[in-house]
Amino acid sequence: MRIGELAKATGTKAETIRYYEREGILPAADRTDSNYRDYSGNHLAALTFVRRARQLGFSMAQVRELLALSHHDDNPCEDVDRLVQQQLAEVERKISDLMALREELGRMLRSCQADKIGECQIIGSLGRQSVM
Amino acid sequence: MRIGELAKATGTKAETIRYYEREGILPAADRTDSNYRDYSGNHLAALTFVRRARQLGFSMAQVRELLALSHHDDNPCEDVDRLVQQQLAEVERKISDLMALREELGRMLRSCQADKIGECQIIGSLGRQSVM
DNA sequence: TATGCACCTTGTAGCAACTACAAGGTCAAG
DNA sequence: CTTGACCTTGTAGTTGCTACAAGGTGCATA
Repeated sequence: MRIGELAKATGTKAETIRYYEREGILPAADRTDSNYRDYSGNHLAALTFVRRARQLGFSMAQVRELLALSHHDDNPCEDVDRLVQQQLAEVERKISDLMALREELGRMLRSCQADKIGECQIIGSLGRQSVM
Repeated sequence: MRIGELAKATGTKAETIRYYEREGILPAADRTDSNYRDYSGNHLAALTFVRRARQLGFSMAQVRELLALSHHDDNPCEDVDRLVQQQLAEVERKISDLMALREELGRMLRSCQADKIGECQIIGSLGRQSVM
């Protein structure tokens, strides 16, 4: 399997796959006689894992941890649980930040009844006069 | 007013202020005899505006637009409205993405009853494609 | 056989929005 | 006179890719 095929199969750009290899997130592929990367089913599984974790918002560092954990079948799940819980908490924090933002942006839009910038409540609420 | 004071007054790092100046987001400050930046009330107002907009999630490019708009008192508010609405839409999109993520992470946590990685549903589910 | 085209290789640089040094200058207090 | 907090410039690092550039390979077609 060449890099383009793997890319298509996983919805990842070839450049990203090479990047993962450079970063040690994915193991290096075998090479053909002409030096093309040659991937196996294991690589496909590994890349799928990585992409899935990234989609779920895990950082590269967390993905590394998850990968390391996934290679030790006998270890307890606790560490995986902890990572997922951490990520969940992070996501919840972001959601509540964004909901506050949504509130505020909505309030700004409703507040401005003017039609000239000079009286615009939005511009006003951003901080009043500037020198530029 | 020196850069450190302005930094404290606005909750911005001095380095960030210098960065804004380099980027043309803030006008250059006057200089003292010893070449220190010397800020006025106008600079304070401008920086407050910028920080507020950034906190609301506007990109640097959008902040530039907002600043430009804010300097033309006679222009209609429409363009400002459009930017705020754009930003609101963006925030809403992010919220719904994150809520989907929260769902999925929650599902992962609930799904895993195992205590060994070997049977861990979380690790398992990372290796599978999902239809979010 | 030649040629075109899609694919592959490496290496380097760019994106956003800062942040973190390093190496040195300035200034007030003790 | 020294200490320490502050300031200056310039450069490089952060995250997770993405976009070239310059060249090699593989295969179908003229």
